[in-house]
Amino acid sequence: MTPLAEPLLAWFDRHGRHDLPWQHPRSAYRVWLSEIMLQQTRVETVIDYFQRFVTQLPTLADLARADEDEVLALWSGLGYYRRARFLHRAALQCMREHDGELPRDFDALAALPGIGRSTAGAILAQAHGLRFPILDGNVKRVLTRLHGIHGHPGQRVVEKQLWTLAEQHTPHERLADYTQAIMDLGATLCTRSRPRCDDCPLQSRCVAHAEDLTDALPTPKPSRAIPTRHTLMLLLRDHERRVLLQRRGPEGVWSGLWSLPEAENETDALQKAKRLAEVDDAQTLTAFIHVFSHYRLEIRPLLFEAATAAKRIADNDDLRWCDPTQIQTLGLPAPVRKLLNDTWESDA
DNA sequence: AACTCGGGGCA
DNA sequence: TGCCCAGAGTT
Repeated sequence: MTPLAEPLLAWFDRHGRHDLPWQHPRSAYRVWLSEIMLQQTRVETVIDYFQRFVTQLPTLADLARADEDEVLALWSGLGYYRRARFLHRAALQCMREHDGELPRDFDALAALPGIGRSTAGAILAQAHGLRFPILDGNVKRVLTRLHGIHGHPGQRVVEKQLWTLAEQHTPHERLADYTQAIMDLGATLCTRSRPRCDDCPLQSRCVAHAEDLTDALPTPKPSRAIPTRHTLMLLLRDHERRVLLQRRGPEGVWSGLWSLPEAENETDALQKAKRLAEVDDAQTLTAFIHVFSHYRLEIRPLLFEAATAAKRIADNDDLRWCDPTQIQTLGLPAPVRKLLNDTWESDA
């Protein structure tokens, strides 16, 4: 018995889940089916689907005989339908290559479609009491907190470390119960938000609890690359070095702030500029990127010199010719303010 | 070893 | 809408 397994199993005997449908009877077929259904899917969602499935197809041979359509119908609403096709194909493969049974050999089991390292371990431990570790979302959460491991568990180095720890904690007895116990701990106490540390049998050993890191661990998945949008900003300047500012609408980013008129492309830009002032062609300034929380904005400024001081349109609530002093008193987006400051500096 | 796939459920 | 959930397969 490992130092982790002892208190964990004692807790499991009193507070673990002992009435899940795939635990009675805990046959290899039923454990396999439950493990596949539980990939990326919550227990509460799976229970009804599991009952219906095993009622309809009670054995591996029944599954293998069924049409793929029938299997998919039983899966309907559960999502991630590739799992159902893998399940069916694996059953056929077991009939052909493994005498109609799920293999007890780890490599043969993990070679079946839809069964990876963790699922193979879960099946062998729960159905046959063999000593193999598992590493699902629950175990990752428990172990990152218990050992205070930073970094997203999806990262290779982190995951490798977690597998090593999972293997070290796995006891040599009561494998089925231990495997269920560590998942139950993650599912009922060591939850992502508001973990019930006061009831946890591992609290005294837990790094995250001692260092108040339970909210920070496991490290969340890094938000994926944000998209880049593009815009042209019209910098219209008259002979007195004033710049035309436009108030932004009530919707979207920078709502209500004073900014520069914008355009989607060169044609659009020239058209808009000519409506606003007497201009000729534009001078392209250096493009730059402004980063928001949810996207990057590439800003390409176009400088238009007004041919005369004459204005096509008068100042109003939403358009205003401003000199550098006035601009300091208005609310401008940071990148626009910087653009204007840089432009004046380089010209001065 | 990094990337893609995948759908329901919930904040 | 973004993120999480008893991960696996592909390149």
